[in-house]
Amino acid sequence: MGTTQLEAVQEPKYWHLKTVLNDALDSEFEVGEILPNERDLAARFGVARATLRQALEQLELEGRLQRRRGVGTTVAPPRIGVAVGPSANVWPGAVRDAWTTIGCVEAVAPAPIAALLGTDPEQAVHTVRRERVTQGQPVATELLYVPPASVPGLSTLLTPAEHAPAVLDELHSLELEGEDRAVELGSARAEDAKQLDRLPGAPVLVVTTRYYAQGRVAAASVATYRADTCRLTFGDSGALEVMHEQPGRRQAS
Amino acid sequence: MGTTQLEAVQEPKYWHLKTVLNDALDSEFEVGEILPNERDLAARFGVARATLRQALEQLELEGRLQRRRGVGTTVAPPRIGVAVGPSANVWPGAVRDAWTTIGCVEAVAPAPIAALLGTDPEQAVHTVRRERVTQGQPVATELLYVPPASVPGLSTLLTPAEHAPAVLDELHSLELEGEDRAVELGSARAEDAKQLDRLPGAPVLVVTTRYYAQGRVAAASVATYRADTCRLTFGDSGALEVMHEQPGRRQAS
DNA sequence: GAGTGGTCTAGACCACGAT
DNA sequence: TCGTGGTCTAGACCACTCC
Repeated sequence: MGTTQLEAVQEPKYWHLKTVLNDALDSEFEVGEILPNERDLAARFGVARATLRQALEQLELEGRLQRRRGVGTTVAPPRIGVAVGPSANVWPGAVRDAWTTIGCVEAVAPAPIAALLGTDPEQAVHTVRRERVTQGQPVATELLYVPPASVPGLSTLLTPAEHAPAVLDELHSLELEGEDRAVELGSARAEDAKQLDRLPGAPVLVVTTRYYAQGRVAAASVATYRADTCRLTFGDSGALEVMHEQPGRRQAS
Repeated sequence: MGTTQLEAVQEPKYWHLKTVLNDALDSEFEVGEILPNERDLAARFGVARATLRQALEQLELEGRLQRRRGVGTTVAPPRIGVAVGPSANVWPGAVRDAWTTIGCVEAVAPAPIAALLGTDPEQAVHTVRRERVTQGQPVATELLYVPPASVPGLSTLLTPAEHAPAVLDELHSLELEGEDRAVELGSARAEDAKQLDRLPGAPVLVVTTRYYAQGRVAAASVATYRADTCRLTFGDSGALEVMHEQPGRRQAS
């Protein structure tokens, strides 16, 4: 008797810890505020550091926290709503597009991409790399695959700088008949992680899009969004972007 | 000289391990096949069990593996494509719907839901719980929130069994004007986890939908999909569902 | 150089499923 | 009862950022 805290904890420690921290974030911290370091927190809650980290990892996954090596753990702002589609069928790279073109190479696509395009796996395709920046920070990277058959008028003499714009321009001359999309969870490859300012393996939302023209798949893109900071929106009436402010969240000074 | 394997491993062990295992899964295992247990695998690769587990966790996140306590680790089948929308604007619960209704209660909705609906946070709303089963296994659970104002003709005398069908019926009498969707990463609450046959905290894709009628939000739903086994598809021309078979994957006997 | 989060180890015990 | 994955510990060292 007198043992106030026994209560047969079927619940794992890290899970309980997570809810405690989550509540504390709502009531005692402001967005951008920096938390005590992991060793202190672990000591304060009387658990091993690994256990505390399990709770922090979950909270980061849910977009509540942001951790950076050498810096610390901060309270994350609400997730950014990024419009993915279908905001009118429009070719990638059209004006008023949210993306920035980085470059383009002609290379053999990975096997799954060839299957997506319905092309020969040995066939070289134009591969445009793009980046999406919202509110000052990179939220997604994309690889857009365009088979040569979709851009028949493309000049064969192009400098690297001219390559990407020329491919997109040619693509825009086709009539876009429709698009297809799929969203799934993935983990960032080393290359994407670097571009997104995350560690390799960070959770990402992978959006695969197929663009149809002339009765076939004219292009396909694989876009990789930061899962911790982004909420993908698909809207008839895209008002969902401004919602989701949570009660009790204040902005740090 | 002779040191074939030094090469300054900036790469974390678990990351390297993950790629090795991933390749092995492609070449040496069949879907459904059971892997050696974690202790054996760790010993075989000369790492601590925790390190091995880090690699396995990532592979599970990517849908390559399936782990079950008391059973073992098996090679996962390719992700299931589940159509989310917009496959014609249609009310939830309409015929030929992929969902099964489980029950309905009238309760005060959580604050973020009230914000989504634009209703008073204290206002009780009809809350329909549904479940989505594909290919024999549960892939999603949903809570559908319907404010009383959207179902004015609803009878006040309903048995629990009549409640959900009545709410959906009333809803269908409205003209659906549009819908809004958002997808983000989350972790399964204890309740959802149980229904999805996962552990609490398992990664899930949360799909938030708002249904518009009479110029306002007439209903909202929060659907929770298993992120490990599902690929959400959004299609004009929903052919993407049958794709994505990966090379080198065979079916276990 | 000091302080942070990231990786890794070698153990222990627990909860669950199958037998 | 046994074997599995899940949780937890108490350390150690590394990579990075900032001062």
